[in-house]
This record gives sequence, C-alpha cells and structure tokens, in this order.
Amino acid sequence: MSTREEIIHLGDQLIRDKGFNAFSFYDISKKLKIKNASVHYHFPTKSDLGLSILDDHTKKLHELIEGTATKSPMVKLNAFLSIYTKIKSEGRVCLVGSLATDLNTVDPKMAKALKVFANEILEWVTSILQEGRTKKVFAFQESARTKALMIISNMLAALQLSRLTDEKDFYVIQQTVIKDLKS
Amino acid sequence: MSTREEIIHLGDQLIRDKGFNAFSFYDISKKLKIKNASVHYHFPTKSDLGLSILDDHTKKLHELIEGTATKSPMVKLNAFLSIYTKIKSEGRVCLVGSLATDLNTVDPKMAKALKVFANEILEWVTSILQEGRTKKVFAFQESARTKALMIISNMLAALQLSRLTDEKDFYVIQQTVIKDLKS
DNA sequence: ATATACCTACCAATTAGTAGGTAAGCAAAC
DNA sequence: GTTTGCTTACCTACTAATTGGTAGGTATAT
Repeated sequence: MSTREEIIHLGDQLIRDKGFNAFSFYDISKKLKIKNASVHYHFPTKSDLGLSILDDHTKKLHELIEGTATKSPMVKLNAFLSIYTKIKSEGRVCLVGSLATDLNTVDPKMAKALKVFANEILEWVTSILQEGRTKKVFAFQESARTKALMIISNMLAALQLSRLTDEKDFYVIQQTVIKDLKS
Repeated sequence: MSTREEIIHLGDQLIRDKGFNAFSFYDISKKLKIKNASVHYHFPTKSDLGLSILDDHTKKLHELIEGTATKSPMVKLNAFLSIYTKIKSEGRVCLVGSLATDLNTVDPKMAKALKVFANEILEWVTSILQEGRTKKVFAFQESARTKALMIISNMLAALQLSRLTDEKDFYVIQQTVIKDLKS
C-alpha cells in the first residue's frame, strides 16, 4: 500500500473511531512514522483528505454493487449487511453516521460528497429490496425506498447504539432486520 | 435562566449541532457575552460540562417518564417520538447519537453517564411497548426490548440520515415506525 | 532535468485550563 | 450599625499544548 493509500486508510479508521474533528494530521504522521508536513504533501488540507476518504468509500461501494450485480437479492442484501458486521467487528461506526453528526463542521465539498455517497447506498438498497420483492424473496408493505431507509437507519444506529447498551445488540438488530424481511 | 443553566443549554445545542469535539468554551463565552474564564468558573473542565448536560437530559427524561406514567401506551409512545420531532425541527441530532460517535474521545465518567442515559431510554421504550402489547394497542413479534432497539435506532438514525438524503425522510421513517406498531 | 516523496523549521490560531484580582451581596459578631 | 468574613460571579491576563498549514530544502528515481 502506498503512503497515500495508507493515509486514506488510517484517516478513515480515525474518522469512524473518534469522529472527523477528533483526529489530526499529527495522529496520522505519528502512526506512519513520517512528518506532519509529509501528510500535507499528499493532502494539502484536511478537507482534501476527507474528500479522498469519501471517494475511496464511493469507489468501494461501486465495486460491491458491480461485483454482486448478477447475484440473488438475498446475496446482495447479505453483502450490504456484511459491511456493518465488519465495521462492528472493528468497534467502529459507519462513515455516514460519523460524518452526519459532523456535517455542520465540514466544508461544502465534503458535505456534498457525503450526501452523494449516502444517496447511492440508499438507491442500491432500494433496488435490492425492489428486486427481492418482485422475486418474492422479501416481503414488506412500504415502498422499497422507505423500507431501505428503515433498514439503513437500523444498521447505522445499531453500530452507535450497541456501543452504549450492549455490544450484542448490534447482532440483535441485524438479525431482526433479516427476519422481518423474510416474513 | 441562570448563567449556569444557559451554559448547559448552549453546550447541549452545540454538541447536537456539531459534536462534542467541535465546540469550545470560547463559543459559549462569545454567545453569552462573558469571558472564557467565567465559563470555567461554572464548569472547571469540558468533561464537567458534558456531565452536567447528560445529567440535565437524564433529569428531563425522568420528568417525562413520570409525567406520562398514568397515560396510555399510545400517548407515551407519542411523547417519546415527539422528542425526536422537536430535535428535527431544530436541525440537530440526538445526544445519544452525537456522543456515541465521540465515545472514544470522552473521559470515562462521561462515557458511563451516556451509557446509563441510553439504557434508561431503552428500558422506558421497552416498558411502553410491553404495556402496549398487553393492552393490544401495539402488535409485534419480537421481544419488547428488541422492538425498542429497532424503534430507537430508527429514530436516532432518522435524524442523522435525513440530513443527507432528504429532510422529509425523517418523517417518512417516523410514520413508518408508528404504522408498523399498529398493524 | 524533472517529479516524487520526504524532510527541517517554522507560523498563526485555537484550545483547555490557571492564577489572581474585583465588586457585590449577605449574614453573623463586635 | 458597622465591621468582618465568606460566597458568588464575574474579570484580566496568562500559559502550554495542539492544530492546520506553509516555506523551502534534500535525496532518489526516472
């Protein structure tokens, strides 16, 4: 992994660990054993880094969407839910949840990229649910978009809430989401 | 309102607006037209302020629980949901959601108080659902605690997610929660 | 010869927090 | 009834650390 990629990777972890306003370029430089100025060489401003992290997530989302395009709705849904399982196993929260609370403190370009990212997730999950209902794998009353909103908000908050109530509550919520869709 | 109360009120708004790590004692002193040192007179450290804000929320939660104790489950549920409606009207997120993402950056006493607060909400909503099911006002398959987790996570994330997708999505999620419980 | 990827050495602003002073109010002791 | 002591709620003035960011230099590879 190049230094640039390592900075993105580390920045991403820090954002989802502590929030955008609780990490500094020094945190990154310390960990990578390079100087603060070297981090600025790769990313002139903190916003540039934030944008690159968002770009990276967007790219990986596209890869996942394309990689599962021919699979069944259930496999696609599991691919979506696995994103959160992995985040939970690292003790972190998701990028959307972390940055949504920081929204009023980030620059407009970052806010825009975040909104695009969140909407792409919503569209993807909506299409999975739509397809699943057509194929009679999933059952739900609401519009596919509304159901997608419910599921995404359950998973997003499951990461945050289970930090406070019980770590197991993440899996309780996740399993309930799956069970509910199948009935 | 005393200065002390004004500081708590303002600190609370700032946390739910921008996050715990994105506001300073100077922000508060500026707004209240007193000096930074005067804020420190009331709250020696930022953690002291954070704790007082959590105490304030806990106290208000207790008042709401007691104030609705003799009411019907539907009235209680509406009281719970109204908390979020009010927060949404202010364009903010909830305290639990905001601080959950900052959890790894706050001191242990604050983290403890936050966990206590989150669990008290969970217990309250659980008891509302339990009572509602017994009285056949609500219908759901899961355990009352699990259903409470689902509803709380929907509402918590509705505030965050609707900042990114569409402001109206908050109400879409909220209405879906209500409709789902009644069916 | 130029771009890459680092470095040293800064800087200005912001941050949380402290030291020590003041002015007003209030209550008991002389 | 006024002096004394204590508390409250501010103030001025400061500090040490951290922060995001810059200027300009160096070594290496192409």
